[in-house]
Amino acid sequence: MAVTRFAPSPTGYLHIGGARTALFSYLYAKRFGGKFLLRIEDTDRERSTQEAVDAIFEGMAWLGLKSDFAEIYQTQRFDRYAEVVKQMLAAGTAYHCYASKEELDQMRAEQMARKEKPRYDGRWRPEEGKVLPAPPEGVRPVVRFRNPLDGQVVLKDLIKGEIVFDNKELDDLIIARADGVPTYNFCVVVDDWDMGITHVIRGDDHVNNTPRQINILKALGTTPPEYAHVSMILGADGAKLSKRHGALSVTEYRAMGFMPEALLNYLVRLGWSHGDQELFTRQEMIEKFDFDHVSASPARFDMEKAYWVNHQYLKITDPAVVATEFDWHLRRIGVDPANGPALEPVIEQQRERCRTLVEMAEKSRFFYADLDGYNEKDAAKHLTAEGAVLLDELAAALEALPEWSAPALHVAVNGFAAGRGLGLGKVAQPIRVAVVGMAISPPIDQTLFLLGRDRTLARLKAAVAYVQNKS
RNA sequence: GCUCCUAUCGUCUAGAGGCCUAGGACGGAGCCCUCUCAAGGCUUAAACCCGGGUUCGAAUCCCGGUAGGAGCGCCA
Repeated sequence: MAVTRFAPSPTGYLHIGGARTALFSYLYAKRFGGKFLLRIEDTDRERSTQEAVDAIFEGMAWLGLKSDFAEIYQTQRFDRYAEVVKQMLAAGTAYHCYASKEELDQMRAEQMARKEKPRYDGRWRPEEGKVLPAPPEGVRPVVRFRNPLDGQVVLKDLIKGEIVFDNKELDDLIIARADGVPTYNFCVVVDDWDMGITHVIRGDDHVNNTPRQINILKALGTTPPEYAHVSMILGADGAKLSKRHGALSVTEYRAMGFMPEALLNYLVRLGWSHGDQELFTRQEMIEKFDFDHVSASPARFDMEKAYWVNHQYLKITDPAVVATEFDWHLRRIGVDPANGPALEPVIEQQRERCRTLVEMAEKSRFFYADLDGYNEKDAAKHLTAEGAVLLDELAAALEALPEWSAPALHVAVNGFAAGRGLGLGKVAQPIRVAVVGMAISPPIDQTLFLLGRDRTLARLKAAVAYVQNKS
């Protein structure tokens, strides 16, 4: 039984690296029939916002990464943290420190000047036979963890392997601020302990925190969980992901036209592999995910590959499922999905030529809204005098069609071209420009069928008029 | 500065000492197919960071460089 958690701090949107960490946590829990929970680390009241909380929920919901429990907020657990601090103080595994911020800043500056690693020097740490200074008047102390002085902490990381830290390198970190608010490293430990987290899966920027957390857990008399530190995701240029690279928040990927499952698939393959397999259903991800095949090195986000994966999903996903997102995108560009053909058949026709839903929405706009003029180049090439003659005759032929179906249109248009000794392209291209506005669309029979008789005929006639007016 | 991490085609990766003449995928190039755009099919270029060991044998193990990254808060 595995219990994992995703524990973001609500200081911004759900970014792509966080989403991958959440995914790995989710998959690992599900793989062993365990539980996955979402915990909001909002102890920093200054920087935490409700908007960020909402953005995280929105991103998680869109990706379908559901928590098995109600979300937990650290700010609601202050009583519990205070209780544990009290216990530790009583047990002597924590102590009060009266050093001021200025004092500490100065200490660190001096250490840096001496080219030492800046760390707390233990001036208020009680030791056998040591005489502590008298607590200064009116100063509220912080609480520090009494980290062991000697020995080592051995972290057996599921991804990075064994990492050994000397306790000498670790200082006595603050677990409760002067105002009594507990700090991150402490809350995490208490929470993971209380919630029975068996596997802590998080970004590798936390590796250096881990030995301290393990020491606290040991001081509390409990066994530390397993740890898996996931490397970060880099931008295409190898630098840290930033606004410059375009996409950070999961929501932005939705806006770019990604299917949630596709983004998940791209993300799971970024740093993890299962032989040569590229595409995984969610069920396969759950069944196959393991830390043995998670790479310890950082990976770059490759937009091209992400688009490819998305395209594969558009092609294989049930159109009814795609329709939900497609609908969202059409509305987003001001197109009313009700004012035209059903979405599913349009998706079936468009999906092999669209890598994103944005592209699909734009290329399908003509089905639902009036033409906004013709593409200049395409019109110049295909809406010529000869083209107009063809379109005029064709309109008459189509008007007489007893049945408006793709096969009937296929026979009609092909027959029309053959009857004039023309290749299909000679006829299809002018039709395209006339009804689509440009020379790109699904096969002409399907295009006309989906567009419908009335719109088709009206647009063919409008194109003829356009040519006549031009001359 | 100190501690820790990382290193295979441009990118994501396979690789657990001989199966490696280093495989797959994206992207690139070329060809085929074709009513447009695509999709599809075939072909192709492209990598083990460097130097030492260990071993009969190293992309794989060890050490040292180099290069990237993370951390060193009364932030998370």
